[in-house]
Amino acid sequence: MTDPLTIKLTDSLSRKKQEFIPLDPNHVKLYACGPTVYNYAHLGNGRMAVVYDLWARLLRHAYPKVTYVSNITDVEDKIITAAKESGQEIAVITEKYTKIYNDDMATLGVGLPDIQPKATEHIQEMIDQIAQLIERGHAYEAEGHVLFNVPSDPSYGALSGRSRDEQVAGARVEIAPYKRDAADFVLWKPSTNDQPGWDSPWGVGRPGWHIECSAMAEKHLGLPFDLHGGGADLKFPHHENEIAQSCCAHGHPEKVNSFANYWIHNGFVTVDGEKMSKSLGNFLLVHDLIKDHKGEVLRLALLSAHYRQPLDWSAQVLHQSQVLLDKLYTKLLELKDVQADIGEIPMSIMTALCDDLNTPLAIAELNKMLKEKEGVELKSQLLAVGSLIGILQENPDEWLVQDHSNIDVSKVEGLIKERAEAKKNKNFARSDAIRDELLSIGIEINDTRDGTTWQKT
RNA sequence: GGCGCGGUGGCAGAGUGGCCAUGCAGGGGACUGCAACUCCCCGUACGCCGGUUCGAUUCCGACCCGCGCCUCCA
Repeated sequence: MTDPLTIKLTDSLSRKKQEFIPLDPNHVKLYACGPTVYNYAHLGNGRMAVVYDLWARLLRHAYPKVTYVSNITDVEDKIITAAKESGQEIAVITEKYTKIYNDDMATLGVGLPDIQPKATEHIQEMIDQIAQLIERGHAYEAEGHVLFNVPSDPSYGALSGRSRDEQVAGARVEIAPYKRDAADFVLWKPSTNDQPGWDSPWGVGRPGWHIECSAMAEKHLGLPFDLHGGGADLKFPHHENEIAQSCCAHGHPEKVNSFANYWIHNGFVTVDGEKMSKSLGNFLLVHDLIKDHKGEVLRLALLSAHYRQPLDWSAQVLHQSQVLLDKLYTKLLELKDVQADIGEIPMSIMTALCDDLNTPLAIAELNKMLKEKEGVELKSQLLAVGSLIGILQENPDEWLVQDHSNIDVSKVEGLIKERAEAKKNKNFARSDAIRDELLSIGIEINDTRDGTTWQKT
């Protein structure tokens, strides 16, 4: 890598696309908020995982060392609810869904982050940070709770563009009486006997949601670090609060990038134009989708829109990804005997990815490349692109092989043989009838110079 | 109400001050006994109204429409 790559990204903090300049070019640090493990991961979780996995891959391509941290939230009130409803221990639930999450993401070609910290293993770090906030006058104890005092942070709202007053005006929930300010949020809350709890200077309790990411990012990456990512919905309040906690804990409330230098946010997945929700019954789980679709098809589909844009999931999106991957694997199969190592990423594709991870453009360039190049050059570049973006990792033979388990192969081949006879005798009426018959049982035939092949439609 | 995002050809989806996105679907052609596969070709898209400009889908302003967040959420 002689020529240093210039990566541009849209920074949510400055609201501008700008050049990424690492704090330390020898060690780039990325943090992305991971899932709360109380259920199967949905497509939105999948998109988040794929997007930041690709950011990590791109950064690794450009810099010698990258540490990518993405957490598992394993203490949260939804988990408590899930435990009560299912009668299972909390740890059983969180371990189960953590494993399923990682397995499902692996199917999407998502590598494990370099570090995957769990909230429950960082309670002490959270307590320490809360204590620091109290010490510096940014947090206070009230009725067993510890709250972050929003008015004590002059920079609060820098990320979301929301002032404290606006937040209060928009509040749709009742304001707890122990809050000094309506905008204050919980750092620590008391636990009853049937809720998970840890000893703390403020009694037995559990952390609020936002503090875990502040504590874990700092522990594993140090402050400040380069990039912090997550879903667009986390911008407020979660990320806003993370900034407040981390900057204030270290006495830099006015320096909003003293926590993370750049912020990146991915857009939502909608399904046929509607937001996924349980009530609409369009809540797509990765765990279900991988039963019917190959992981790479789902991954490519998730990358078919720019990561910051909303992505509308539909049969069409899947179809396009499937068709393209089939084409690519067919090409690789054709080039099976061509000796080629992983080559260079074509400039056009690299440029697209370096421009704020423009995957739709990169895919378009991939299509062009498929047309314009051939032989060793094509194969080596396909392998290079595939290994960077996380596709084409399967054996082409296996990818293209069909599942014939519920087909009467001998019958199909018998008919094809009969058709060949009919064709030889110029009995085209009979041969066409056979073709129609095969089609009616879902078999499509394909005459080639070397005979007739068939496949499921 | 506040904050933010977006409206591109049948669909998906980039991008740009003047020239090609790309893919899927569709149409035409080559090939084929006829098909399929493959290959080639094709469609004058940029929400609406003003403004700046020699020229705007692209810049500026107003308007209309859609979406997200403000409550747990990727």
